[in-house]
Amino acid sequence: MFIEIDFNSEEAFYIQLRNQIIIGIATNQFQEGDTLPSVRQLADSVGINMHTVNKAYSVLKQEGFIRLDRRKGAVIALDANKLHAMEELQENLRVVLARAVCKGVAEEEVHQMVSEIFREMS
Amino acid sequence: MFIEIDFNSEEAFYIQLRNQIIIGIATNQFQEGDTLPSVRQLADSVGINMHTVNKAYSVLKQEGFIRLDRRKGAVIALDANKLHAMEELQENLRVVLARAVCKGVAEEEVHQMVSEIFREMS
DNA sequence: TCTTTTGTTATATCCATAATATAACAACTG
DNA sequence: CAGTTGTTATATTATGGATATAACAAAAGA
Repeated sequence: MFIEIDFNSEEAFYIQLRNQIIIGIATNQFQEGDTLPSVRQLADSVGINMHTVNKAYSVLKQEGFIRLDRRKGAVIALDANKLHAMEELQENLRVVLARAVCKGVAEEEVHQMVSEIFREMS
Repeated sequence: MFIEIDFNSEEAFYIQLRNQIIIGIATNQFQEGDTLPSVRQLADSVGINMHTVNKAYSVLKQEGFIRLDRRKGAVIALDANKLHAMEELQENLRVVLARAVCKGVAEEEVHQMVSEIFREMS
């Protein structure tokens, strides 16, 4: 899987890493039990500091996407708290969809886009 | 329309204001041509600084949701750049849906939630 | 065993951003 | 004229993002 940093983005580096890894899990490029690169290794390969990668991993652990093993490192391990995920999804969608609606995006267009994204991820 | 600040939220005050106003527009609580409270007035009523409200308004203008009129103040005025809105929507959905998918949320559940949010907003 | 790599923790610094506090000015309102 | 408006400027404080070293215990490989 290719992970890279957009140094011109306004998004924090550790957020970019987190999002890319989450998308990697959703697209099955990372699977349950797979190990992520070591913090030093990933930091080196994308050109940022070790602690920034460490922060991304810490957030991913705190949010229930990986497990930090003393011997194996960062291991993909989902604690699927679906109730919590649904609440988070709803709050996120409320803002994201409101923005789109204001700009004239229709409901059918959103449904189509959702379907397309699921197609990409399956 | 009720605007309020969650002082315990991790979200920046000006982002909270921005999102609530956008949701207000999407739900027709604010309509094209309506004026928002003056920066001093809104700052006073929600208990934050004038400049924080000013920043929220500046962002809303920059993102094409309001127009800043010398005499009327902040006026709801949408420049509906739909192409841009669709691109932004897609990028946002990619991350938001990936998070949900990892936690076991199914495509139908997303479609249902989208429909429900559109029902709330119409 | 020795060496290397690993995760982890602890400081420290630098910079940008968020939020606040005054202040001032031009323009509009009553 | 007095009050309110948007706007701009400056300054301060606090927080968060990113980096730089450094150190240590545990695991892995030779």
